[in-house]
Amino acid sequence: MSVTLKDVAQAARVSVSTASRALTGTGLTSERTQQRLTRIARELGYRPNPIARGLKTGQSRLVALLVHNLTNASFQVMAEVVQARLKALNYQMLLCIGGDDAQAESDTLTTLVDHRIDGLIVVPTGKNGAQLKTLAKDVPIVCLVRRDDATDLETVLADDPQGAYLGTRHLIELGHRRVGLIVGRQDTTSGRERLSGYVRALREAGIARDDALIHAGHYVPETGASCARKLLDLPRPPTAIFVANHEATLGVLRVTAERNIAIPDDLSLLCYEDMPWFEWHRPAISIVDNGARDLANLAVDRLLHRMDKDNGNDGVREYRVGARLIKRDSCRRIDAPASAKSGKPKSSPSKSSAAKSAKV
Amino acid sequence: MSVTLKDVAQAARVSVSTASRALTGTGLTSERTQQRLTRIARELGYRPNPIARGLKTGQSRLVALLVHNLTNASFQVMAEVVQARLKALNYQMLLCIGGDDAQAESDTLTTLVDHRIDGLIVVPTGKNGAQLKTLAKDVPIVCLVRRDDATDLETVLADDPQGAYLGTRHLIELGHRRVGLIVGRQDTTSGRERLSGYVRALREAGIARDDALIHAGHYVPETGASCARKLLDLPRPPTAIFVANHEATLGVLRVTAERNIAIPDDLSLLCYEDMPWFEWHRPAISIVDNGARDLANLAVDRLLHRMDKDNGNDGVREYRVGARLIKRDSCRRIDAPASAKSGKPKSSPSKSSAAKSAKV
DNA sequence: ACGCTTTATGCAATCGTTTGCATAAATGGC
DNA sequence: GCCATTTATGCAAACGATTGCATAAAGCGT
Repeated sequence: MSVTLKDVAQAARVSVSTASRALTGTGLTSERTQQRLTRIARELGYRPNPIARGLKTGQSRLVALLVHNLTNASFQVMAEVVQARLKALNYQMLLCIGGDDAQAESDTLTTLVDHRIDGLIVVPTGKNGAQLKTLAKDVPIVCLVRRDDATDLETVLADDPQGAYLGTRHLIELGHRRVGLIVGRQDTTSGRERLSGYVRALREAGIARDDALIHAGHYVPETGASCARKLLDLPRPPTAIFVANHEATLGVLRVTAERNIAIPDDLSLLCYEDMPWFEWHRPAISIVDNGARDLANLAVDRLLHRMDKDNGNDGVREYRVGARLIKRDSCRRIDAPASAKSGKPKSSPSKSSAAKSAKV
Repeated sequence: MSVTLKDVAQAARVSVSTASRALTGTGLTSERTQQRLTRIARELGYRPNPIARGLKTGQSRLVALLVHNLTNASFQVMAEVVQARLKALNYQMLLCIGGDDAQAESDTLTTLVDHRIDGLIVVPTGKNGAQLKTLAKDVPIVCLVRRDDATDLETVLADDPQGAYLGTRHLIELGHRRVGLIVGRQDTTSGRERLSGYVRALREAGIARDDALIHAGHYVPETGASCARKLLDLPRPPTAIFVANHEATLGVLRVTAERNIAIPDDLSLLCYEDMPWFEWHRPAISIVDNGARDLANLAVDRLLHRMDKDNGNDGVREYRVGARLIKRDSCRRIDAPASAKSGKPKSSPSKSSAAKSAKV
């Protein structure tokens, strides 16, 4: 059907081997035939068959990225970054969605290795350590965002302790002394690490830790809502909430809306990980950015490094990508009595009493 | 490195061919050897090499999905659906991101075909019709969401005329007679079709079309914001806005927030295509659902159909997936003077004066 | 027990590349 | 101009499966 190397060779009246060598640039070929062959190949529209090549070379030009889902904004940008980087290097990305499910992950992993992928970037569930360890012998693997403690795989992590610290410190610097924390389950690394960063910032500021202000839960909006209620129902509710559980943000926002709590006037809100709409929300939501882009890029770097020259132990097992604070409009200073500085009137509904004159 | 068919054959003291036949179930093999072989293969941990198989059979067990990006919520769910469906059939999904760019799309297409993908679902940019047409000879292709007019490819489309009609009619039924429309560029099919649905609903209701109420623009939040401003600055602004340009929603919401316009009290808002946070937003945003799930599923169905028995012309060239209205809280009836029915007091900021008692 | 049909196996070619080894051509030193 | 090198080419064997064809083994009727 399509043009094969044999066709090119015939057209050029040379053997298939010379054709191969000329076109791949491998080994000994005269300058002249090389150019001639390239020309002919182009004229004939020859495109090498990666499958045949793969059979021989054991490579597939396929790199897989295994993430939990695509609803998570971080995974989206990671997927986009990885895809873009790989494409530039003439690799194809196999995007797999594991749904944070051990079985699914396991199945996917075997299929991927069957397909002789050249490399794998995986957000591990942490439940297939043994398998990952075995596979790592056959194919370069880099873990992303989560560590699988059962393995000693190279891992690219967000700096959650630092991120949480940064965020909490920011709120403290704004004068908040009662900072609520809504954080992920404590059986996940990120959950634990973010809590630790929060605690450290508190300690540094000489603020006593108040467990009533700390709520951990699953990565779903419902959790955010229920935690927010608990926090707001406290006899002395927090003046700021740090939502360090990404998916929970929606729930928190709903509760504040329901209760007519103005942000940042009545409550400062700081979230973790960016979402496209955070910037467009009113007020624009301040966040701690976990650096999804950087994470993905670094993961690709590391993977390529390993793939390139089969580099084994480089020594480094773990990379941390710095988090950074992005200040927008959802946190305010509170040494003043409240609703003094940025006091939007919040008048009763009327069509055009704009607080800021429209300008974007 | 890994167990090959030869190994299995040797272990079983049969030839490679019998091993092959026994394991694939093709052709003539005695019940007994078949079982024996399967057992031995399992014991040895044999996994067929898709590359080698592909070389012979011309198949790769790879199906590609080419979309514009992953930030679009519809594409996300489509990707998830396609991946899930394919995985169940033991195919791997190659997810490619074309960025709505003609060159990128073209490059990706060639690489994909090089890789001998078994099928392709593509959201075409519409600028590579010729190429698509050629490729379609080699591999089954189904277009998704957009049509490429230069081809006669089987295409699965959302029913945009109907969706827009449904949405507009809903608003009209609620008593709105001035319905603003923010719609996509008129050089896209969806842009044109949504406008037509809107117009039809208006006409049916005997409402004169007012072009001042219709704004078309690019698929970005900025467009939404500027269009919203134009609409709201009208001497007689609309009482409802239908944002039929998916990405524009964010911009519209920002403007209403800036201007302190209460939804749905001051303005009804209806959007197109769902976003995960629409449900959680206060008020929850009513939408016209384009049926991304159904679209993806149908596309997979059609693709599998074609792949299965190399079915060529089935006659049908175009499938339309019905849109449906999902009523939430962002649209209200307006025969009453306004702010009579669901009147949240919108009091000046205070911590716990909830309009509704917290309950989710 | 003999031929005839059916069924099960093996042989070897094939898919489109790459690559080690042998050979042919070119180069260069004298 | 001849021999030793270097350089360019071709042959053929891989890679790991599938598959047409030939053959061996079995089943069966008489």
